[in-house]
Amino acid sequence: MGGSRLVGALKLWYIHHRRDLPWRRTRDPYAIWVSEIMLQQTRVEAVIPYYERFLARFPDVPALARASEVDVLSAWSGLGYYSRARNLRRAARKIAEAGSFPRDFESILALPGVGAYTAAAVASIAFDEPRAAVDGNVLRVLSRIGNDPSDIGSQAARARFQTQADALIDRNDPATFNQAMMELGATVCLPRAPRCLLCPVSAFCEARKQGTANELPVKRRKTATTEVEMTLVIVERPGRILLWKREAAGMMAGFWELPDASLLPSLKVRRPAGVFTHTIMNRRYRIQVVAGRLTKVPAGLDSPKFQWIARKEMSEMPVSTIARKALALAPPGTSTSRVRPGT
DNA sequence: AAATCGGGGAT
DNA sequence: ATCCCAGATTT
Repeated sequence: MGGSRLVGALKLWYIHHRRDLPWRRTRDPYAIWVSEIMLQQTRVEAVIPYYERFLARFPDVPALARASEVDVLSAWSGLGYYSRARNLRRAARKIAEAGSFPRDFESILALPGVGAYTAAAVASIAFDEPRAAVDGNVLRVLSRIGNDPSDIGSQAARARFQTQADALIDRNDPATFNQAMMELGATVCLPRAPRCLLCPVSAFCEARKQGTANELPVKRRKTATTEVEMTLVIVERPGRILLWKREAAGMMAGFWELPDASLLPSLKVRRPAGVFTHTIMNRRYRIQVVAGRLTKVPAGLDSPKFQWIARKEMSEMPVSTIARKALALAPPGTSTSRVRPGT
Protein backbone atom coordinates (compact mmCIF):
# COMPACT_ATOMS: atom_id res chain seq x y z
CA MET A 1 0.00 0.00 0.00
CA GLY A 2 2.93 2.35 -0.48
CA GLY A 3 3.63 2.28 3.25
CA SER A 4 7.35 2.70 2.93
CA ARG A 5 7.05 5.80 0.75
CA LEU A 6 4.59 7.27 3.21
CA VAL A 7 6.87 6.48 6.11
CA GLY A 8 9.87 7.93 4.30
CA ALA A 9 8.07 11.20 3.64
CA LEU A 10 6.82 11.32 7.21
CA LYS A 11 10.25 10.74 8.68
CA LEU A 12 11.92 13.34 6.48
CA TRP A 13 9.28 15.87 7.47
CA TYR A 14 9.70 15.04 11.15
CA ILE A 15 13.47 15.47 11.09
CA HIS A 16 13.02 19.03 9.85
CA HIS A 17 9.89 20.10 11.73
CA ARG A 18 9.92 18.40 15.09
CA ARG A 19 9.53 20.58 18.15
CA ASP A 20 12.40 20.74 20.59
CA LEU A 21 10.72 19.23 23.65
CA PRO A 22 12.54 18.48 26.92
CA TRP A 23 11.82 14.73 26.83
CA ARG A 24 13.24 14.53 23.32
CA ARG A 25 16.68 15.41 24.67
CA THR A 26 17.06 12.25 26.69
CA ARG A 27 16.95 8.50 26.29
CA ASP A 28 16.60 7.90 30.01
CA PRO A 29 13.68 5.45 30.29
CA TYR A 30 12.64 6.99 33.61
CA ALA A 31 12.41 10.50 32.18
CA ILE A 32 10.59 9.27 29.08
CA TRP A 33 8.17 7.29 31.22
CA VAL A 34 7.43 10.31 33.44
CA SER A 35 6.81 12.45 30.36
CA GLU A 36 4.44 9.90 28.84
CA ILE A 37 2.38 9.65 32.02
CA MET A 38 2.14 13.43 32.25
CA LEU A 39 1.16 13.68 28.59
CA GLN A 40 -1.86 11.42 29.01
CA GLN A 41 -4.82 13.60 28.01
CA THR A 42 -2.68 16.64 28.70
CA ARG A 43 -1.24 19.16 26.27
CA VAL A 44 2.47 19.50 25.69
CA GLU A 45 2.54 23.15 26.79
CA ALA A 46 0.84 22.29 30.07
CA VAL A 47 3.27 19.44 30.77
CA ILE A 48 6.61 21.17 30.13
CA PRO A 49 6.90 23.14 33.40
CA TYR A 50 5.62 20.22 35.46
CA TYR A 51 8.03 17.84 33.74
CA GLU A 52 11.03 20.01 34.47
CA ARG A 53 10.11 20.61 38.09
CA PHE A 54 9.28 16.94 38.62
CA LEU A 55 12.57 15.70 37.16
CA ALA A 56 14.51 18.20 39.25
CA ARG A 57 12.72 17.07 42.40
CA PHE A 58 12.63 13.34 41.61
CA PRO A 59 15.59 12.81 39.25
CA ASP A 60 15.46 9.02 39.12
CA VAL A 61 13.45 5.96 40.11
CA PRO A 62 14.96 5.66 43.62
CA ALA A 63 14.21 9.31 44.39
CA LEU A 64 10.59 8.85 43.36
CA ALA A 65 10.32 5.51 45.15
CA ARG A 66 11.33 6.98 48.48
CA ALA A 67 9.20 10.10 48.19
CA SER A 68 5.99 10.39 50.18
CA GLU A 69 2.68 10.36 48.34
CA VAL A 70 1.93 13.88 49.57
CA ASP A 71 5.20 15.14 48.07
CA VAL A 72 4.42 13.53 44.72
CA LEU A 73 0.85 14.84 44.70
CA SER A 74 2.12 18.27 45.62
CA ALA A 75 4.44 18.24 42.60
CA TRP A 76 1.47 17.12 40.47
CA SER A 77 -1.01 19.60 41.96
CA GLY A 78 -2.78 21.47 39.16
CA LEU A 79 -1.96 18.98 36.42
CA GLY A 80 -5.08 16.86 36.90
CA TYR A 81 -5.84 13.13 36.81
CA TYR A 82 -4.17 12.58 40.16
CA SER A 83 -4.33 8.80 40.05
CA ARG A 84 -1.50 9.17 37.53
CA ALA A 85 0.74 10.55 40.27
CA ARG A 86 -0.22 7.86 42.77
CA ASN A 87 0.35 5.12 40.19
CA LEU A 88 3.64 6.67 39.12
CA ARG A 89 4.93 6.50 42.66
CA ARG A 90 3.61 2.96 43.16
CA ALA A 91 5.28 1.88 39.92
CA ALA A 92 8.57 3.49 40.97
CA ARG A 93 8.52 1.45 44.15
CA LYS A 94 7.94 -1.72 42.15
CA ILE A 95 10.81 -0.85 39.82
CA ALA A 96 13.12 -0.02 42.71
CA GLU A 97 12.29 -3.32 44.32
CA ALA A 98 12.89 -5.20 41.06
CA GLY A 99 16.24 -3.46 40.75
CA SER A 100 16.05 -2.26 37.15
CA PHE A 101 13.70 -0.52 34.74
CA PRO A 102 11.54 -2.94 32.68
CA ARG A 103 12.89 -3.14 29.13
CA ASP A 104 10.13 -4.60 27.00
CA PHE A 105 6.51 -3.82 26.13
CA GLU A 106 4.89 -6.50 28.28
CA SER A 107 6.91 -5.68 31.41
CA ILE A 108 6.31 -1.96 31.03
CA LEU A 109 2.60 -2.62 30.47
CA ALA A 110 2.49 -4.40 33.82
CA LEU A 111 3.28 -1.17 35.69
CA PRO A 112 0.31 0.57 37.33
CA GLY A 113 -0.94 3.52 35.29
CA VAL A 114 0.57 2.18 32.07
CA GLY A 115 -1.74 1.08 29.28
CA ALA A 116 -1.14 -0.02 25.72
CA TYR A 117 -0.28 3.45 24.46
CA THR A 118 2.20 4.34 27.19
CA ALA A 119 3.89 0.94 27.15
CA ALA A 120 4.38 1.20 23.39
CA ALA A 121 5.69 4.74 23.65
CA VAL A 122 8.26 3.93 26.33
CA ALA A 123 9.30 0.62 24.76
CA SER A 124 9.82 2.22 21.36
CA ILE A 125 11.35 5.55 22.38
CA ALA A 126 13.64 4.27 25.14
CA PHE A 127 14.36 0.74 23.89
CA ASP A 128 13.70 0.77 20.10
CA GLU A 129 11.00 -1.87 20.32
CA PRO A 130 8.82 -1.84 17.17
CA ARG A 131 5.43 -1.32 18.80
CA ALA A 132 3.09 1.33 17.47
CA ALA A 133 2.02 3.94 20.02
CA VAL A 134 -1.57 4.77 19.10
CA ASP A 135 -2.89 7.86 20.80
CA GLY A 136 -5.59 10.35 19.85
CA ASN A 137 -3.29 11.96 17.29
CA VAL A 138 -2.51 8.69 15.58
CA LEU A 139 -6.16 7.64 15.51
CA ARG A 140 -6.95 10.89 13.73
CA VAL A 141 -4.09 10.55 11.25
CA LEU A 142 -4.93 6.95 10.41
CA SER A 143 -8.66 7.53 10.10
CA ARG A 144 -7.95 10.27 7.59
CA ILE A 145 -5.27 8.47 5.63
CA GLY A 146 -7.65 5.53 5.18
CA ASN A 147 -10.81 7.69 5.01
CA ASP A 148 -12.10 5.36 7.71
CA PRO A 149 -15.44 6.36 9.30
CA SER A 150 -15.18 3.92 12.20
CA ASP A 151 -16.06 5.31 15.62
CA ILE A 152 -12.63 5.72 17.22
CA GLY A 153 -14.24 5.07 20.60
CA SER A 154 -15.17 1.51 19.74
CA GLN A 155 -12.94 -1.30 20.84
CA ALA A 156 -13.01 -3.07 17.49
CA ALA A 157 -11.96 0.07 15.63
CA ARG A 158 -9.13 0.65 18.08
CA ALA A 159 -7.85 -2.85 17.43
CA ARG A 160 -7.94 -2.28 13.66
CA PHE A 161 -6.07 1.01 13.92
CA GLN A 162 -3.47 -0.63 16.16
CA THR A 163 -2.98 -3.37 13.57
CA GLN A 164 -2.61 -0.79 10.80
CA ALA A 165 -0.06 1.20 12.76
CA ASP A 166 1.93 -1.91 13.68
CA ALA A 167 2.04 -2.83 10.00
CA LEU A 168 3.16 0.64 9.01
CA ILE A 169 5.86 1.10 11.64
CA ASP A 170 9.47 1.58 10.60
CA ARG A 171 11.13 -1.38 12.30
CA ASN A 172 14.56 0.20 11.93
CA ASP A 173 13.55 3.32 13.81
CA PRO A 174 10.28 2.87 15.71
CA ALA A 175 11.07 5.76 18.06
CA THR A 176 11.16 8.26 15.23
CA PHE A 177 8.13 6.74 13.51
CA ASN A 178 5.93 6.89 16.59
CA GLN A 179 6.92 10.43 17.48
CA ALA A 180 6.53 11.54 13.88
CA MET A 181 2.98 10.20 13.69
CA MET A 182 2.04 12.00 16.89
CA GLU A 183 3.82 15.19 15.85
CA LEU A 184 1.94 15.17 12.55
CA GLY A 185 -1.36 14.87 14.40
CA ALA A 186 -0.40 17.55 16.91
CA THR A 187 0.87 20.18 14.49
CA VAL A 188 -0.53 19.46 10.99
CA CYS A 189 -3.34 16.91 10.97
CA LEU A 190 -5.33 19.01 13.43
CA PRO A 191 -8.81 18.08 14.73
CA ARG A 192 -10.69 21.10 13.40
CA ALA A 193 -8.81 22.60 10.47
CA PRO A 194 -6.19 20.19 9.18
CA ARG A 195 -3.31 21.89 7.37
CA CYS A 196 -3.34 19.54 4.43
CA LEU A 197 -1.31 21.94 2.29
CA LEU A 198 1.59 21.50 4.71
CA CYS A 199 1.16 17.77 5.15
CA PRO A 200 4.04 15.55 4.04
CA VAL A 201 1.73 12.58 3.42
CA SER A 202 -1.24 14.30 1.81
CA ALA A 203 -0.51 12.42 -1.42
CA PHE A 204 -1.23 9.18 0.47
CA CYS A 205 -4.33 10.49 2.25
CA GLU A 206 -7.67 9.09 1.12
CA ALA A 207 -9.66 11.67 3.09
CA ARG A 208 -7.71 14.41 1.37
CA LYS A 209 -8.58 12.82 -1.95
CA GLN A 210 -12.27 12.51 -1.06
CA GLY A 211 -12.53 15.87 0.70
CA THR A 212 -13.66 14.29 3.98
CA ALA A 213 -10.76 15.26 6.24
CA ASN A 214 -12.90 17.71 8.20
CA GLU A 215 -15.47 15.01 9.00
CA LEU A 216 -12.90 12.62 10.48
CA PRO A 217 -12.35 11.03 12.84
CA VAL A 218 -15.86 9.95 13.79
CA LYS A 219 -16.42 10.03 17.52
CA ARG A 220 -19.51 9.34 19.58
CA ARG A 221 -20.90 12.29 21.53
CA LYS A 222 -20.53 12.37 25.23
CA THR A 223 -23.16 13.09 27.84
CA ALA A 224 -24.38 16.59 28.62
CA THR A 225 -22.93 18.63 31.46
CA THR A 226 -24.76 19.39 34.68
CA GLU A 227 -24.54 22.62 36.66
CA VAL A 228 -23.42 22.74 40.28
CA GLU A 229 -23.49 25.83 42.49
CA MET A 230 -21.28 26.29 45.54
CA THR A 231 -20.38 29.03 47.97
CA LEU A 232 -16.85 28.67 49.28
CA VAL A 233 -15.78 30.49 52.39
CA ILE A 234 -12.46 32.02 53.24
CA VAL A 235 -12.14 32.19 57.00
CA GLU A 236 -8.82 33.64 57.97
CA ARG A 237 -6.93 33.87 61.19
CA PRO A 238 -3.85 36.02 60.86
CA GLY A 239 -1.83 34.23 58.22
CA ARG A 240 -3.92 31.06 58.28
CA ILE A 241 -6.96 29.79 56.44
CA LEU A 242 -9.50 27.15 57.37
CA LEU A 243 -9.30 24.14 55.02
CA TRP A 244 -10.62 20.61 55.10
CA LYS A 245 -9.10 17.47 53.73
CA ARG A 246 -10.87 15.04 51.42
CA GLU A 247 -11.29 11.40 52.37
CA ALA A 248 -8.44 9.02 51.64
CA ALA A 249 -10.44 7.40 48.84
CA GLY A 250 -12.50 8.76 45.97
CA MET A 251 -12.11 11.77 43.78
CA MET A 252 -9.02 13.85 44.50
CA ALA A 253 -8.40 11.79 47.61
CA GLY A 254 -6.37 13.57 50.25
CA PHE A 255 -6.64 16.98 48.59
CA TRP A 256 -7.35 20.11 50.63
CA GLU A 257 -10.44 22.22 49.98
CA LEU A 258 -12.04 25.44 51.14
CA PRO A 259 -15.18 24.83 53.22
CA ASP A 260 -18.57 25.26 51.63
CA ALA A 261 -20.90 27.69 53.40
CA SER A 262 -23.21 24.78 54.28
CA LEU A 263 -20.46 23.38 56.51
CA LEU A 264 -20.34 26.55 58.60
CA PRO A 265 -23.75 27.34 60.19
CA SER A 266 -22.33 30.13 62.34
CA LEU A 267 -20.77 31.93 59.43
CA LYS A 268 -21.01 35.70 59.27
CA VAL A 269 -20.25 36.85 55.75
CA ARG A 270 -18.08 39.92 55.73
CA ARG A 271 -17.95 40.51 52.02
CA PRO A 272 -18.19 38.69 48.69
CA ALA A 273 -14.79 38.02 47.16
CA GLY A 274 -15.86 37.05 43.66
CA VAL A 275 -17.39 34.47 41.37
CA PHE A 276 -15.79 32.06 38.94
CA THR A 277 -16.60 28.88 37.05
CA HIS A 278 -14.69 25.64 36.91
CA THR A 279 -15.44 22.58 34.80
CA ILE A 280 -14.54 19.07 35.86
CA MET A 281 -15.50 16.48 33.27
CA ASN A 282 -19.25 16.85 32.72
CA ARG A 283 -19.89 19.06 35.76
CA ARG A 284 -19.83 22.81 35.56
CA TYR A 285 -19.33 24.53 38.88
CA ARG A 286 -20.42 28.08 39.44
CA ILE A 287 -18.61 29.12 42.56
CA GLN A 288 -19.20 32.15 44.73
CA VAL A 289 -16.43 33.04 47.12
CA VAL A 290 -17.04 34.95 50.31
CA ALA A 291 -14.81 36.08 53.12
CA GLY A 292 -16.28 35.66 56.57
CA ARG A 293 -15.80 34.89 60.21
CA LEU A 294 -17.24 32.37 62.64
CA THR A 295 -19.32 33.45 65.64
CA LYS A 296 -18.96 30.07 67.29
CA VAL A 297 -17.17 26.85 66.63
CA PRO A 298 -19.33 24.62 64.45
CA ALA A 299 -19.71 20.97 65.32
CA GLY A 300 -17.01 18.92 63.70
CA LEU A 301 -14.52 21.73 63.37
CA ASP A 302 -12.33 19.98 65.88
CA SER A 303 -12.21 16.92 63.63
CA PRO A 304 -8.77 16.30 62.18
CA LYS A 305 -10.02 16.88 58.66
CA PHE A 306 -10.33 20.62 59.43
CA GLN A 307 -7.11 22.54 59.89
CA TRP A 308 -5.84 26.08 59.91
CA ILE A 309 -3.26 26.19 57.15
CA ALA A 310 -0.74 28.93 56.44
CA ARG A 311 -0.81 30.20 52.87
CA LYS A 312 2.89 29.49 52.53
CA GLU A 313 2.37 25.83 53.35
CA MET A 314 -0.09 25.36 50.52
CA SER A 315 2.56 25.31 47.81
CA GLU A 316 3.82 22.07 49.33
CA MET A 317 0.40 20.49 49.73
CA PRO A 318 -2.11 18.93 47.35
CA VAL A 319 -4.68 21.73 47.13
CA SER A 320 -7.52 21.54 44.64
CA THR A 321 -7.48 23.93 41.72
CA ILE A 322 -10.92 25.18 42.76
CA ALA A 323 -9.50 26.18 46.15
CA ARG A 324 -6.46 27.83 44.55
CA LYS A 325 -8.66 29.82 42.20
CA ALA A 326 -10.90 30.92 45.06
CA LEU A 327 -7.97 31.96 47.24
CA ALA A 328 -6.53 33.96 44.37
CA LEU A 329 -9.65 36.14 44.59
CA ALA A 330 -8.94 37.08 48.20
CA PRO A 331 -5.57 38.55 49.09
CA PRO A 332 -4.16 37.79 52.55
CA GLY A 333 -5.76 39.68 55.43
CA THR A 334 -9.12 40.02 53.74
CA SER A 335 -10.90 38.40 56.62
CA THR A 336 -9.85 37.59 60.14
CA SER A 337 -11.75 35.19 62.32
CA ARG A 338 -12.09 35.82 66.03
CA VAL A 339 -12.18 32.14 66.85
CA ARG A 340 -9.05 30.93 68.53
CA PRO A 341 -7.72 27.44 67.99
CA GLY A 342 -9.11 24.81 70.29
CA THR A 343 -11.99 26.96 71.48
C1' DA B 1 -19.41 -0.47 26.32
C1' DA B 2 -19.90 3.23 29.37
C1' DA B 3 -18.52 6.02 33.22
C1' DT B 4 -15.04 8.31 35.68
C1' DC B 5 -11.07 10.98 36.47
C1' DG B 6 -8.66 17.51 35.91
C1' DG B 7 -7.57 21.15 33.78
C1' DG B 8 -6.92 24.40 30.23
C1' DG B 9 -6.34 26.16 25.41
C1' DA B 10 -8.34 26.65 20.91
C1' DT B 11 -12.32 27.49 18.16
C1' DA C 1 -20.24 26.71 24.87
C1' DT C 2 -17.86 22.68 22.87
C1' DC C 3 -14.03 19.92 21.81
C1' DC C 4 -10.14 17.42 22.94
C1' DC C 5 -5.63 16.74 24.42
C1' DA C 6 1.22 11.66 23.62
C1' DG C 7 -5.23 7.48 28.24
C1' DA C 8 -5.99 4.26 32.13
C1' DT C 9 -8.99 2.08 35.16
C1' DT C 10 -13.27 0.74 37.10
C1' DT C 11 -18.02 -0.52 36.66
